[in-house]
Amino acid sequence: MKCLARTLIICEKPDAARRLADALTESKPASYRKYGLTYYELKKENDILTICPALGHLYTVGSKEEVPRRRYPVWDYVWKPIHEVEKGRERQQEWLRAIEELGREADHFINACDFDIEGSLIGYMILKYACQAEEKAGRMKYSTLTKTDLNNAYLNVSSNLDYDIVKAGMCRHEIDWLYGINFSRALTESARKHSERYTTISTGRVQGPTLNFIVEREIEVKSFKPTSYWTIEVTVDVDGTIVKAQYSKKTLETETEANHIVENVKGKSGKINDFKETKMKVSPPYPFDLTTIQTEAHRHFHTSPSQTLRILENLYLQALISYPRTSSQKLSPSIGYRTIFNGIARCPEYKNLSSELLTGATLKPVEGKKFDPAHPAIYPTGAMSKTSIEPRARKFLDLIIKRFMAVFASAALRLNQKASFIVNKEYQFYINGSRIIEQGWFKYYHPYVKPTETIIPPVEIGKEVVVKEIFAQKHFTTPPPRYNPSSLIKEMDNKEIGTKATRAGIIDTLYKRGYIVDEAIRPTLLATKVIEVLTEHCPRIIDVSFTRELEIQMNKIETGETSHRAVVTDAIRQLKIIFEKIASQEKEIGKELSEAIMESKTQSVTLKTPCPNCGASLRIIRSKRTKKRFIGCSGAIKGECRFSLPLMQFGILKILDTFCKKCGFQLVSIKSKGKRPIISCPKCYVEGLANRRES
DNA sequence: GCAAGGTC
Repeated sequence: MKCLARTLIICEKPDAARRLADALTESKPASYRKYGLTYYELKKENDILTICPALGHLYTVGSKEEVPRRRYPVWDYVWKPIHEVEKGRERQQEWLRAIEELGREADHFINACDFDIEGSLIGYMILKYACQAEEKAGRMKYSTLTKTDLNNAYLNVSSNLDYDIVKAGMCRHEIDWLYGINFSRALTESARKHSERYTTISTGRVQGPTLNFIVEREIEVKSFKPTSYWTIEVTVDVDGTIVKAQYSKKTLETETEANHIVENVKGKSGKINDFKETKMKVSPPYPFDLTTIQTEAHRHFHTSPSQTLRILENLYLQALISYPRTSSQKLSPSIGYRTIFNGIARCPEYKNLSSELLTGATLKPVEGKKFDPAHPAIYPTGAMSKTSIEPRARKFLDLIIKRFMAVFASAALRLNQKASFIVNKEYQFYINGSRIIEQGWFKYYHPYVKPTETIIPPVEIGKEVVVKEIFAQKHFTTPPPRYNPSSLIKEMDNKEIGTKATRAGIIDTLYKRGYIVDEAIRPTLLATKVIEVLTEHCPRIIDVSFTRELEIQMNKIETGETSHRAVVTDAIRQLKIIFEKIASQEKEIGKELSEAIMESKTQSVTLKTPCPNCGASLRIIRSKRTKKRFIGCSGAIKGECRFSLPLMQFGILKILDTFCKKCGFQLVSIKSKGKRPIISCPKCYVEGLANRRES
């Protein structure tokens, strides 16, 4: 009997392993479990294939020697199993144990992780260290998890691993580690030595520039000088219908100029001297990549990017949507458009719309430019939920299904109308109308698109229009808006820093570090100081060009123009110079930073409204005796004032930047888990209690 | 108690 060869195929994640196993056999592949890992076995020609998932990275960069976390700078690192470096990685430890055992049985090996740099690296590390079989391994490349693609990929496995890509990936990890760990430790330790209190002050290739966006925006907002301008607001009578009209100059610099126009136009009339109608095609939106759905969900559901990612992951695990961590705006016919539409149609609320699209001649989606080598855009699988979906996830699924339908729909058609008339010989005005003449995709994407219409009465050249009401309106220019988590993630996407899967988490980190506050994001004093220190010592780490340069170096590693070693050695050389200077200025840096931490902490508990009793500042205080929190007067320390106000004891308390309309006292908000924040006035609350007692 | 990257 001929002995069958065994091949171990490593995938990036459980879902990919299952799909690959399904694709490579006509029957259902046998599945087994080992230490919590599910793998598959099937016979293919003269091979037994063992298909086994990783769980993302199972190896990472760690300190070479067991040095205290406080020590810096550190230059010596080594690739280790991730559970040896990070806490809470017991699952990865078990998986590695399982893969090691499976590797012992195998003769051949294939890296079938996602077709991108990280995928090449994840598979390589496992094959090299867990299986000790890097030279016996090949690389399988596929860009969709469909049967055809996966089978083709299996037939075209390369005979070697893609070492150049692996080296580029290792380089990225190592550079990030060297910069991130060393600067974070330098900032943290210098402040700790000064204040003798520990606060994590971190930075890195992505955190740095992201925080800098916020600090720079705040400078723009603070230094903004509003200037005034005027507009002409005018309504006219057309055949008895009153409509708005626009003056040919949208904004006027002076009040004199605006008043002059009003005076010369008031009570007069004009004749339509031009009328144009233009049809405008409004194309459907692109399929969802992660960033786009994160901003779209924020717009419609007010969910933060990280909440959105969490909800999408759940939908994905329930097999209701495709893989959400994608930056692609493209779909592929191989996902089976018709099957998906048939699936969607089983749900009554989508039945009619879905059927309409199915009766069309061809199913061709509109697509965007962004492409992801590993995954297509986010789409609904058309599967029905086996368990009940929570209402919020249900809304997300609705958004994804409707978006999916919309991208296959026809363009909408808008009719824009523009009539012009001149009053008092020289003042030109326009009447603008707009109507939807073909709904197209609007119908499918309702209520996530709300097309507006401006209906105007029929006009023709020569018709008289009478000015009814006209006045000059004063306005002020406004500063650029502060970022919110949604617009910030979009900015990171535009500048191409971080990845689709990490951006939301990095913004969460900036909040956690006490660098940024509020939904309309403002930097704290600490953030400003961190940016100051980094600007002086390493402007590179807060600049997006660091990522660009790193990408160039990585490309050069892939093409063989430079080596992984050369790039890392050069980085260490540069860092050594920087850290010598930092060491000599550690005291000053520590003083600045720890003072900023103190300031931020006091700021967060000090009210802007002074004590109504003595005029000293009011603070949120926690009683040492009762452990309860309340608003107390700072005069209490000297025994001068005993003014106090009670506060709710549970939930996250925040001092708001708004004030009570009734009494002018500063408002506070209490946010309990899973609930909307309650905004209240501490002073009116007490007075309300007093009133109730009286009555 | 540190990065950024992948994944549950």
